[in-house]
Amino acid sequence: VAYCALMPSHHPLPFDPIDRAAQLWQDRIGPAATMAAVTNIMRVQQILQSSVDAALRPHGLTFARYEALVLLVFSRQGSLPMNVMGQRLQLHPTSVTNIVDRLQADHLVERNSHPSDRRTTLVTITEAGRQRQKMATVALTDIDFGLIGLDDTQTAQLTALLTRVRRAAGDFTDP
Amino acid sequence: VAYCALMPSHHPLPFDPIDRAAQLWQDRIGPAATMAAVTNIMRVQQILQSSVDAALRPHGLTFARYEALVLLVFSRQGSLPMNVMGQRLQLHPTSVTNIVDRLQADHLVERNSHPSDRRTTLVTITEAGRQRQKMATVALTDIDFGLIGLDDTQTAQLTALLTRVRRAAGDFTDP
DNA sequence: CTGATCTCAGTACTACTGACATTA
DNA sequence: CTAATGTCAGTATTACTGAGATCA
Repeated sequence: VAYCALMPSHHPLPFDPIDRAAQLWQDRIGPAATMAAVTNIMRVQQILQSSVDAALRPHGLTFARYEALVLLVFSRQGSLPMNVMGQRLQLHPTSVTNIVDRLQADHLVERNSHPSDRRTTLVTITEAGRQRQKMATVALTDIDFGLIGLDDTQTAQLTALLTRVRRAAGDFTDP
Repeated sequence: VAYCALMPSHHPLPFDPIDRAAQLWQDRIGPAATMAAVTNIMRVQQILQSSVDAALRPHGLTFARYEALVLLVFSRQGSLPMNVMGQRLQLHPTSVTNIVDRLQADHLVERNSHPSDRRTTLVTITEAGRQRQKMATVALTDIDFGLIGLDDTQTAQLTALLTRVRRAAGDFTDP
């Protein structure tokens, strides 16, 4: 039932709709390579999001909330300021507020005051939050995060190509 | 101003947050290659969606509605049943209803009755819809669909890798 | 009767804008 | 005073569930 979106047993088309659209695009409009790549990213993201969210749903998490928990687990003190979380997770400030609200309602994180800067709010993961993150990580690794069909080399190639795009887009500044 | 999300001049981190998370993951949890690839797809999709939507906003379209218009333009009669649109665009039936509602409100498509099957609704693109699609396509090709940093070979590699994932996920069945 | 097609009501989640209070 | 931080209210978009009407 969780595979509903992952494996569309409904009506799996006997051809690749993206490839067909690219061919028509090439014939009628022009070079279609970029459009094909972008459409592929959009569709694969949708597939992964469905798989990941389905695996996390029994644990009461979404992928966005899961990423927030992982970030906190990886931090030294188990706590980070709201704005730092927004920078790392590339989230809008109001989205950070929203996600932390939901995690806090589930007692997975707490809001604490910053010792020196009274503007900032420190988000601290609770013991329950650490447990939940562990359980969710097992669920995700069990399904390989929904990413199937690639061997280790291909997975690394995919990461390298996408990292190149993010660097060009100014997602981060590296050496 | 449209580059707000594309070029986060706010606080571009001096390191790659995804790569750093992958290193910590490798140290504390285990193999991180798959997680890094999935996180990259999620983030790149977010970047592309922002760029594409910003380019389409002046034309009153979202990427989802734009894809629907392109699909209709490519069809022989300029019209398709709702369910076929859902299959091709991988959309939930209610999402098709939603998107067609908005396109119809803008007079870009019309709803017609099917000649032989009175259950199905035919969606037909209007002349205004064809014009709008042309304008939007120019806007999107001008920004290369937001995809930057890759040469032709790398773009093709990316498409090939993602197509492999979609095939494995049952997105389509090939010969 | 079974199943396909489409619609509607309502929910959930996230992104975003604009405004605001607090504080460095 | 200027800028940073976080919150709130409200809007937009899409995905989804569940129910229902119509029709092959």
